[in-house]
Amino acid sequence: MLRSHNCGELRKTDIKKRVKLAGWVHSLRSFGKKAFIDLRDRHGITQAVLGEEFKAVYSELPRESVVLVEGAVVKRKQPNSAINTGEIEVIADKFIVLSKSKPLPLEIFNPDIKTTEEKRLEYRFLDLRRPEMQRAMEFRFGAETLIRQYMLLKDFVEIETPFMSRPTPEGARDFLVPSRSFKGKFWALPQSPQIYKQLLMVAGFDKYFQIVRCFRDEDLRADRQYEFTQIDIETSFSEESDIQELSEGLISLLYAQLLGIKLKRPFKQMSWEHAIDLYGSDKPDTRFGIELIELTDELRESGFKIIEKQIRADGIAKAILIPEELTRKETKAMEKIAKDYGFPGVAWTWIQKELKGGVAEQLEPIKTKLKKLGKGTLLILAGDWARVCEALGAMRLAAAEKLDLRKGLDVLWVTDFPLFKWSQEKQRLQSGHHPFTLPKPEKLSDLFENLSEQELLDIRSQAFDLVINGTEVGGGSMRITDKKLQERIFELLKIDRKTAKEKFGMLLKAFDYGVPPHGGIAFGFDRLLQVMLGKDSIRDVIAFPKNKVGRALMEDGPAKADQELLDELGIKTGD
RNA sequence: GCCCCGAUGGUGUAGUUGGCUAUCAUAUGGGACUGUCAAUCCCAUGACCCGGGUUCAAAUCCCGGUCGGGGCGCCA
Repeated sequence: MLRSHNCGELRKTDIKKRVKLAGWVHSLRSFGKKAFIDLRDRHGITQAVLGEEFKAVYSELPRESVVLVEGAVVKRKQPNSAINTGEIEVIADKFIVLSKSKPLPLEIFNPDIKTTEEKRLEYRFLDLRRPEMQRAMEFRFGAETLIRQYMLLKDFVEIETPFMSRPTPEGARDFLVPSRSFKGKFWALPQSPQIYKQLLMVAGFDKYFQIVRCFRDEDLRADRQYEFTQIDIETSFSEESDIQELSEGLISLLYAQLLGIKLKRPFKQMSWEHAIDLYGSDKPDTRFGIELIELTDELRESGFKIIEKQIRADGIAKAILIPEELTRKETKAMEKIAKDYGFPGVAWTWIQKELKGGVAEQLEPIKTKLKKLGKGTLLILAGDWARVCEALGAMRLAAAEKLDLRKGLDVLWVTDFPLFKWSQEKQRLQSGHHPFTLPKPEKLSDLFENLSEQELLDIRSQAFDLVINGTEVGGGSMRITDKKLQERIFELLKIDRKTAKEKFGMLLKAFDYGVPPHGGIAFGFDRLLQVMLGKDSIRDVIAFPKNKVGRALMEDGPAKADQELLDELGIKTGD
């Protein structure tokens, strides 16, 4: 080895030892006849002292150069309590520069200068030198290790599934890989190993898991990347509660071991309907109140014409009470949210000793009731239940952000998701979770009846999400194993027999040969880490992420391919 | 596809009721210094995203574009 120790491990007990250290020049303080170097690696910083004999070398040594130091460990005259190795230093008798650094294109260690993410991603290999990023990567590896240990203990098998598979009709847009051998045909990178893991259940691997990369060609967000890592789990002969219990054990272990936080078990549970009704979101941030207030009955005949009209049209009226008097500007921001959700505006008033401002006059008939709610700014919307809830939910989050209420830790299950949702774009039903999700047992037989669209939308499924601090970190469900039911679901989703057979044929075929009842869950690993570490962006827990628009700034991807390869693949690019 | 915000030396910023010869920190180059530790001190180099418009005058106002960030749609 070129080094005998790393830069974070020498202590008082090592004094008088002869050591070899290697690392980056973190900082160099030169005094004409002597110089101090903070030698850095992933493990820490050790001070090396260079005498005048090295002046020619250190006087033109750029920071972040890689050097080798050999010498004796001595006690420091003045210890530095800020670093672990602060009681000792190494007096160099050998000093070799292995690689000189150019001036850095960005500041990576100056705490006063917060470089833009654009620059950080462009020079990610330098950004990753920052202790914060190194800790994040170590944290990630620690989590992976714990997951594997836990799953081993629970008698699971990790099995790798293909990255090259068939394009899928439902769900996210696939990343396609053209096939050279079979021109005109394509592989797709998996959006998730869903089908494979169900096939593994048929194969008898009753407890499967995988820490696996998934790919979805959809627009990116602060918490979404093209490729992301999933903790994928599937179990046979299990029920919803079994999967939840297993998951709670796993998540609790991660919090305990990595953060020293003991989570209260069992986790809270809340039905989807309740979550929407009370928080206006299927991933409610329950760390603070500002719950949605039902006002339909109060406003039905209150004389508030616009709202009455909405209620008569089968709508509802709800409100949130923000415990502060919003300024004109802040109210405008709330109105903007309402408008984004298709409302003409938002009815607001201040509740003080009396109602004041905004629509105070129209609310006069129910002011006694309103005053019982407390003080603050009341924002009312009326219309379609889901839309009202969602818009108020968005305002609730905006208000909480402003009032700095989004802190702390809260974990909960959101259960009983709808089996279907309506796709405005496709003008047909879509799966709430995915097409293999088992409906609640009490509604099973109804599915074969001639149900109205609304009745279908009211059917609930055995699907559930894990939500931490208002972020969806995982989703699971029990799966359909009955061929007739599965075919009926395809029918309702307007996936015709031929397509179903083509795309999911292997799954349906497999179900003919003895399929155990099964279900599973998948956690968004990156997102879980993001939440655990309190990062603003998923990119901060991924070594080499794409940026917001899906570009790789460091290697300048995506890029054009060689014409020769394109020709071989039979692809015309049109430019 | 849509909405919002932003772009000033290598990096991060100040400057937007138009008057700049553009602020500060840090980095970089040169110099001083044998106990510093985000070393200090002195000197120097270095910038208004691109195109068009308004104006006596544009970093500042207007229009278009590029790039970046946040969100909606999308993400079974």
